[in-house]
Amino acid sequence: MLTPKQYKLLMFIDNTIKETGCCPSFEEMKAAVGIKSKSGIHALIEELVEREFVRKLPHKARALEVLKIPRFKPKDIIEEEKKIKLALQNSSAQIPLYGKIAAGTPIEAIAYENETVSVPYDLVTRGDFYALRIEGESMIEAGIMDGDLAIIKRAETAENGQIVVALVDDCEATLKVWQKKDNEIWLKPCNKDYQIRKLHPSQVKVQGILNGIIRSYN
Amino acid sequence: MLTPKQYKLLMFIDNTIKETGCCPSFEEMKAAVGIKSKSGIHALIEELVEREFVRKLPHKARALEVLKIPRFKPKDIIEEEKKIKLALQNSSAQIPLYGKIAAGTPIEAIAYENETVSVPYDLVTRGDFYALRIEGESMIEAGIMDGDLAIIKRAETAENGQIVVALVDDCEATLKVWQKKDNEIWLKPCNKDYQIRKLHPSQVKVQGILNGIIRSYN
DNA sequence: TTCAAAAAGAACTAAAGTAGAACATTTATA
DNA sequence: TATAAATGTTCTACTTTAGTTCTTTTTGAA
Repeated sequence: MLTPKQYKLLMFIDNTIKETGCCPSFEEMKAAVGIKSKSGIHALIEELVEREFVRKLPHKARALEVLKIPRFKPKDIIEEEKKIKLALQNSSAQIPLYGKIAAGTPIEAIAYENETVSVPYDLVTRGDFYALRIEGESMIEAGIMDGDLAIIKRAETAENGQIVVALVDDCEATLKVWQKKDNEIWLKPCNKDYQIRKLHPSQVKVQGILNGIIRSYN
Repeated sequence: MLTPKQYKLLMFIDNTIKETGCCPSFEEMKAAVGIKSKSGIHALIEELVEREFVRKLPHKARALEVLKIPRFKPKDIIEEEKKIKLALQNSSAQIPLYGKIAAGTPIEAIAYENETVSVPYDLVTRGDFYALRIEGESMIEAGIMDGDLAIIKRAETAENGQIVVALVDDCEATLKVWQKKDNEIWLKPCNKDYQIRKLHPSQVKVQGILNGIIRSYN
């Protein structure tokens, strides 16, 4: 069994080699493991060599080879990973803000390029997400208000009843409830004052599915 | 296993062979790696040969063979890890979740003690915040739905028109629009089916002002 | 408090990288 | 095939980066 430091160092070496193709130097390892002196790294590596987790090419610099990874992680590492998981849940992610989208009459979408917004991480796990600013009132009965931030998951298909970003005739993007009826697509607003749009499937493309709403009263 | 220069050269050789079909000369390698002398290239190649990454056909010019290149992690895993790192950096704020609050009939508030929720940091700058889970439909016309997470900023007073957490008769907490009329406080729901409550100022205390909504469709 | 293990730091040794020139070999072609 | 041009090898000298070894300091557990 390795000590937490040994394990951490071993994983760092393995990771660095797999990511960059070359072996890290002692200086780099210092930073990664959180040790201030090279001699500490030296000692750790000697341990790893003795236990045959790594091999040193003699009289070479930056010449370590990882031979194996232990099956069991030290307790401290497990603890740490749990903490990271928790922190991840309590953290936010950056997703691009692509502009405004009509919840009423369709307006510009995919307008701004480099803006991003931060959203709680657990709203955007697994998948590719972006945000749109809601404009208009057509989805008001679904609790989606003018000015809300819609978190959209990129998708090309949708299930009936899902709220989607739909591109109509390759030019207007709109947020509506998706419903496939026979050979028609219905885009249903959530506001009595708006009409359902009934379109031929060839006219409509799904660009994403509504995954969340963030509103700020600031 | 490799030093950065060795790796760079190896990749250059490998790429050149794959692209042009023939091995680059030392002069070309010089330019690619950023070295002014051929002897440096020679030394690098000797190292690569020793580590069995390339093979030299003896007595041939431009006759190197790449035997192996370091194997990498799949790109999507690297992407995922980057995402996690970013997410950890953009970690959001923790605020206590104090329980459910009626947006209909008032229910328990200030119930749970140690639960917290995470919210995007910019929703909770300046001030003391807590969260409540919305229950009921009384604020539905304000886009506040059953199950939404309400981000509340602690406050003792409110302006007319603000949505507040109001404590009535020291026992029921409720989320309503605050309106002071003459010598009465009006707590206005946002739902035609609910009545405005008109109360004497001594009966009502402001406990906070609605600052944001987070909804997840997960 | 005491002791051992871990870490820090300094001083040192070794390897990697750089450069230029002279020399050797291979390749193209006159 | 003779020869020049292209290519590769070896050597020296030097700078920078990397790794080792030792002593001192800190830390943490008995």
